[in-house]
Parts: sequence; C-alpha cells; structure tokens
Amino acid sequence: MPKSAPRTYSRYTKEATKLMGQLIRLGRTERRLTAQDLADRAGISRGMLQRIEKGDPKCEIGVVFELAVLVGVKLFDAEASSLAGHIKQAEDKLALLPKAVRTPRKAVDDDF
Amino acid sequence: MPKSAPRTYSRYTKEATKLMGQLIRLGRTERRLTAQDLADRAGISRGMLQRIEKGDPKCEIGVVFELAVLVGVKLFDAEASSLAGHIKQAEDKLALLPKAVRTPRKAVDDDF
DNA sequence: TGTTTATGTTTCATATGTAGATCATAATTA
DNA sequence: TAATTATGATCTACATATGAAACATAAACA
Repeated sequence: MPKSAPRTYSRYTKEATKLMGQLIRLGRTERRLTAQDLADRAGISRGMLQRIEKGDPKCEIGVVFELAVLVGVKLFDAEASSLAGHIKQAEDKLALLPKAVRTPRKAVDDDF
Repeated sequence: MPKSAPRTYSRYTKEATKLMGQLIRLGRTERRLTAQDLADRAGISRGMLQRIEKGDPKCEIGVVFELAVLVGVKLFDAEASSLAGHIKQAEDKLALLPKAVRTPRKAVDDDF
C-alpha cells in the first residue's frame, strides 16, 4: 500500500496546539479535576484528553474547544459567554467583500 | 452494527468553530486567494477547506490553525511570531501545581 | 513509609475523517 | 448578456483518529 505523504505543520501551529494543551491542563488542575473526570464530562476517552493536553495537532477542533470551555480557557480572548457579536461582525465584513475570488489568469502564458 | 452515540458540542464550541471559519474565509478573501489556492498551500483538499470555513467542528485542529496562520488570523491574540513565551509561562504555572489531582473519595459514602 | 490512585504509554479493532472526482449553481469580468 | 471561473454540495474508497483495555510508573495522602 502506498504510504500517503504525512501531513506537516508549521512551527507556529505546533506551538499553538501545545499551548492549547497546556492551558487545558492548567485549567483542569486548577479546578482539581481528574483526567478521567474531565474526559467523562467532555464525552471523550482519557487517552484522547492526554493527547490533546500534550498538544497533538491531529484531534478534532470541536473536542479541543469543548475542553477549553469546560476548564475555563478563553477562546478569542472573549470574556462574553457568547461569540454572537463577533460572528455578526465577521459576517458584516464578509458582506462587503466579493463572494468569489477571481484571479486574472492569462490563457496565453500557460505553457512553457 | 451498533451506531455509536454521535458527539455533541456546546453552543459556545459551535460558535467558536464557526467564528474561526469566518475569520479564515475573511483572511482568504482579503488576500484574494482562491479556495483551491489556499487549500493547495495548506496541503489539504478544497472540500476540507470548505468544511472548515463553514465551521465544521470535526476537523483536525492542526489544519485549522495552519490555515489561520496562512491567512493571518491571530491565535491567542498574540502578535509575536512565536508562542514560546506563552508556553514557558504556562509551564511555570504548571510547575507550581500538583502533577496529579487527587479527589478525596470516601469509601463509605459510596452507596445510598 | 506504605497504600491508593492518577497519570503515561502502548496496542488493536473500528468508527470516521479526508481526498478526489463529479455535478450544479452562483458570481465575476469582458 | 455571454463566457469563464469559483464555489457549494454530494458520493466512494481509503487512510487514520478514536475508544477501550492493559500495564508500568509516579505521585498524593494517611
């Protein structure tokens, strides 16, 4: 079987996932939650929580965010309990931009 | 085959992944990048990029972060090109906390 | 110090995410 | 308006992330 090229991540991405994991572990410890306890509350396995706390980039972002919320890690440095405002703001900005990006491709320069 | 219970996400998590997707799309459009172009740069398929821009929680967090970096979305509201400082800070805080959380389980109060 | 419990790791079976192709629709530019 | 290209959506095969179990190690508390 042909081994598909393994995915790579930039240094910044690795740092970001690592930091996320640390913040989750920090929050968990501060709240005196057992790994098993937190995993149960999030509906995941303990092994998965460990991988996330370790900073594994190959995990569902939904699960990571869920854990972050459970232990009080702020996403988007937002204090509010809802991101509705931010979402609306992003929608407003998007509305002003073209819905499709058109790159000027010269049909002549194609071959050589 | 027994259908395993589908995973659920809190409202906040859904909002967070949605906002992430919007910010990525915003950045992509502002930089006049085609979906295909950005997908290529990130080493993913166009379909995957679409799901992420739509806010699908079931995607690798590493890929999402990678896209965010590519289009200039700031993670952890950090301006710096490296999160090393934040990571060290988290490590310092972790060093002060107990490495294992022990919950006082009374063996007596178990049943009733 | 001894005992109990949490954590770190590994392995394996399986559920599921992902790439790739295809088609329809929408949107941009000449 | 016409022509071209981007985007949205769906399907299948395959690669792989996930859950569960097992074990060893380490850490907290009496």
